[in-house]
Amino acid sequence: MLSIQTAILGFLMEGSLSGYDIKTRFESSVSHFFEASFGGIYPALHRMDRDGLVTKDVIAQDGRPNKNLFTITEAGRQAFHLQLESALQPELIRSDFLLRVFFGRHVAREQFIRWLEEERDRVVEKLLNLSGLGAQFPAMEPYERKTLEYGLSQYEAQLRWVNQEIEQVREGENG
Amino acid sequence: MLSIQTAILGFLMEGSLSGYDIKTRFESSVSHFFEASFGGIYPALHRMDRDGLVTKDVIAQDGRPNKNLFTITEAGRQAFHLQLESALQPELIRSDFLLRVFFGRHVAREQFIRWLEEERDRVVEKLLNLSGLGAQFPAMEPYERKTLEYGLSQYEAQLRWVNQEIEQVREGENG
DNA sequence: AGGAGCATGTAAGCGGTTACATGATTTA
DNA sequence: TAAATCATGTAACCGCTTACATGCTCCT
Repeated sequence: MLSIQTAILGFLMEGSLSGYDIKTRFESSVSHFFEASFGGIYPALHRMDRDGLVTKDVIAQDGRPNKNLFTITEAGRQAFHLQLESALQPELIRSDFLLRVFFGRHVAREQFIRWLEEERDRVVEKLLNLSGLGAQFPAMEPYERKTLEYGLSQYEAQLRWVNQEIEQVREGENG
Repeated sequence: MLSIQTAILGFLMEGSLSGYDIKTRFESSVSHFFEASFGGIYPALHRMDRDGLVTKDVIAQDGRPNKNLFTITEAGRQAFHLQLESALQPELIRSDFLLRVFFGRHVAREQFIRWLEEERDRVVEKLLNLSGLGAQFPAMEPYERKTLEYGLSQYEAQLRWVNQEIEQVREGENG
């Protein structure tokens, strides 16, 4: 499975970045299928520095902590390409929501409806975020846009499903 | 996030099961959104036994190892319901495939097509598995069927997306 | 004869996350 | 004045997975 390291190397292929910048990149592009926290990013960067995949430049700033600017090396580029040649791994999903739906008969209808509505709201929010991102950057890199469209189609299907379920369970209410 | 424990308790609500049975249940019902291995299941069952959420009966068998049959207790039922009252957590996704697509411009077109085709084959297989399961059990518990239909609609959207991409990249070949 | 199915279990490791610690600047 | 942004870092913990160990029976 591609790790946080591959993703970081990929971001650094476009130019030098700080750990903070990288976190922002994660959030505004791949977060709907690949998440990362500071606790994962900073140690990964230091490991990569130690291993010669990146170099670190300390930029002094006034009024805020020094910024560590990381730049990918030739060895880093090679490592990136090598990692992309590894075997494709199946995606990893763990859905709290679906497990609750699966065991739905064990809870009251009101509880079940609350789950559906909460999930619907979450999906709507993700959908707005993603489509907003698409509209905000008309010149988005084509491959990046492909993953965005993938996300949109997934969320749209989820929304259709959840709306249909809400309708169905509401009909059952008067029965 | 609901853990492997909640899922196991849920399965045991319907009747006593061995660790092996539970693994089979995972695979034939929730594996498209919640996976578990023996290394997770057995230790969880022993913890739950220690904590009084289940009881263990050893069934002697000839020609194969003893079977440990686990039965949920009243405390176990309470724990299950309590866990279902916890806050709904967002789903967890990590997609190796989409990260590769995202960085697609760094690989040759042939490599990219190989990824698309491999992903298409995987999705088709999952689709056949799930729809086969639906046909095989016409009397499937309604809530269980809901999660199956959710999975089908996700896979169908994925297949549409990947087929469209394959078509697009093939068109570009003669350009 | 070989593989799938039945059946259990543990140790080591992984790949992170969560929580904590710190603090100035800018925006609402 | 409160929250968000910028900026870094570590320690403890989690919840597993992977690999290993064992061995009979049934089906092909």
